[in-house]
Amino acid sequence: MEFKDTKGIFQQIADNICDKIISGEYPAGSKIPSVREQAAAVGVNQNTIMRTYMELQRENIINNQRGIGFFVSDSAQQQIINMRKKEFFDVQLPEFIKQVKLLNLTNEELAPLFDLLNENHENK
Amino acid sequence: MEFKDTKGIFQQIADNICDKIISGEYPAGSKIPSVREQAAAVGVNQNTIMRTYMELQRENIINNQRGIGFFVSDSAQQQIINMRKKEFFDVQLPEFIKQVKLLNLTNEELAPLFDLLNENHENK
DNA sequence: GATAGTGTTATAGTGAACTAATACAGTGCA
DNA sequence: TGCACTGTATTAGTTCACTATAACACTATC
Repeated sequence: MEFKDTKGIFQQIADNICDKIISGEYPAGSKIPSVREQAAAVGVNQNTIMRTYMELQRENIINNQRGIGFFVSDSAQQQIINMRKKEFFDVQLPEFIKQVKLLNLTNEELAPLFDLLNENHENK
Repeated sequence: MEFKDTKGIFQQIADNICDKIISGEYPAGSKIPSVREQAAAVGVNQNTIMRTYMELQRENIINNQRGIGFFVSDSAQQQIINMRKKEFFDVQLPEFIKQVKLLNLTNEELAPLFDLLNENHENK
């Protein structure tokens, strides 16, 4: 797995796992890879995975049983979507709007955005 | 000056200086604060400021004269705007679109965005 | 009970970013 | 020339994220 240097590695791994939970690759109640397995898979240290899992556990996205493994919580999907929505409205959207204003972008330049929104409109 | 931990300190200081250049606080040709002055002002080490200034120099935003100081380049404003536009279209816009799709947001939730775009439309 | 999987914890080490302190060198001006 | 301001460079130290390695404890299965 490749990492950006804008975020901690453990955080990027957490995001990656959350993606898989949302997509259905890791359904609610299923067991996720063990600490050792995951560490080998993404090529980092066990302690780093442990930190990732601890964090996800703190957020009620996974839960664990000592000696058995970590499991996806029932509320995981909803939990992740809520967190990401909060992040989106608190941070990303304001930041995005600020940038559009600051850069004084034309509607022509923002065409991809219009396309997205129109598409959105048609489907709802 | 307060720093987030999502970016290097030197980078955040550079962004801050760029903001001042864009806003006109530091006009083209003017002298920006000396390394020592700036270090004291934002409360970091001289070496960190030096790194910031070196980076800005590499990007042709400022230029220096040994023993005299660092000065804002003639092309600085345009340079900064170009860099930020590139960043916006290469990273921020795609990321934003991805998030809107992923979170399956309704048009109601995206109201602030519509407002912005309509406003944009009226003025151009 | 033995074994092989799991989580859990601890210690030491590395690398990078930033700090602290200091010294050296160029420029301008009295 | 001397002084006060600049940039420039060096060395040592701190902190933090991550690594390397190892040991210990729990659970399931045979």
